[in-house]
Amino acid sequence: MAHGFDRHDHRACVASALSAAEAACAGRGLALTPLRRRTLEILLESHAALGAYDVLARLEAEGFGSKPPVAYRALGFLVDNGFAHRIEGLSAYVACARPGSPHEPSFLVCRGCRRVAEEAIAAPLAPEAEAEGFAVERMVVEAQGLCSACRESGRGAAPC
Amino acid sequence: MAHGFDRHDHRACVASALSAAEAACAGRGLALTPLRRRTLEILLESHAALGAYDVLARLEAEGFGSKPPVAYRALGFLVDNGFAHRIEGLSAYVACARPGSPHEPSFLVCRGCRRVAEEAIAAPLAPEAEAEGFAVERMVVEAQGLCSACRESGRGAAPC
DNA sequence: ACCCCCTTGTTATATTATAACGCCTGCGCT
DNA sequence: AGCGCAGGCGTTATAATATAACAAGGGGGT
Repeated sequence: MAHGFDRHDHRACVASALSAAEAACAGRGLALTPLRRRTLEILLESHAALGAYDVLARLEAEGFGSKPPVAYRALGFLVDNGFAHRIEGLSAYVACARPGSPHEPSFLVCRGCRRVAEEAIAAPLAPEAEAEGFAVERMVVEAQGLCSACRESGRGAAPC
Repeated sequence: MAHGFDRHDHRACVASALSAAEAACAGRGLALTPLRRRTLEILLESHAALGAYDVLARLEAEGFGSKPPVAYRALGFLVDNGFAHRIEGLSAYVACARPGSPHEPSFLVCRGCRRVAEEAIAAPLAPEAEAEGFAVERMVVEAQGLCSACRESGRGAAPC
């Protein structure tokens, strides 16, 4: 099980993600530029999903460009290369919790705090896809709900 | 297996979805107003996902209001009550293929023609969620790819 | 008659995302 | 050195998706 909602050594988390990204870029001839690296660091600060415009605001405050394409391109690079993932249910982005190892990610997504736990599960739907002659290119698996911290703190107002 | 990409009697498809919606509304005290009913009919015309603004354009052409909330509210009603589903990966909406029976839907979503096949699979992630104390409220399971018709017709340009 | 809830409509604005172009740099080539 | 090219970053402008907030009307209950 990947962490996300549990307490853990987050510094190690950040360090290993960054060094995995560096290694992957070096190995594949990709440029981990200051902008891209900083974007990844921003995502890595927490396990919460950030909107592209949240990331953009951070980048702008640090002297990078201020227009949407700056953030979208950096995020696109990270997502395309597996260093980050897009959470469709939130239209937001989160750092990859398993950098380096190729994987079909799936997520527990808290609607209270937007934190995300990344899990590795066997791909569902494969037999159905095959029966239909459908070529799967990407799986989106997101469980939306409330993490235990949010339920306890009343964030997201439990259903009556 | 639900249809979606295969040939089938679509007229029966539409009729059964509409009568299931009528029955569910009658049973639950919901109002299937002309706007809501027409919105469902528009979604039912094909198994392709439609954007809210596509639906809005159709509604407006038929004399309904022309502003986004008109479409978003009708779609919200249909989605809330299980008569339609939102496809997160497309930011679009599709009629439910299994109206009446409660289900956690999952989808094969073609990026060539936007058609959607709705499948019923066992919820993944349940054990992981439990281990984290995470309360799942909704599962999003979408396999994105190309249907056989699109692959054969070259739509979506096969990977080189 | 009156009230209340629900539905539909509006105006206005927020949020998310991409197209298209220019500049600069680093790199390979001659 | 000089040239050309590709990639990255920045811009302007606009597209696409979504919601907040308020007004008007209808229909049922008392």
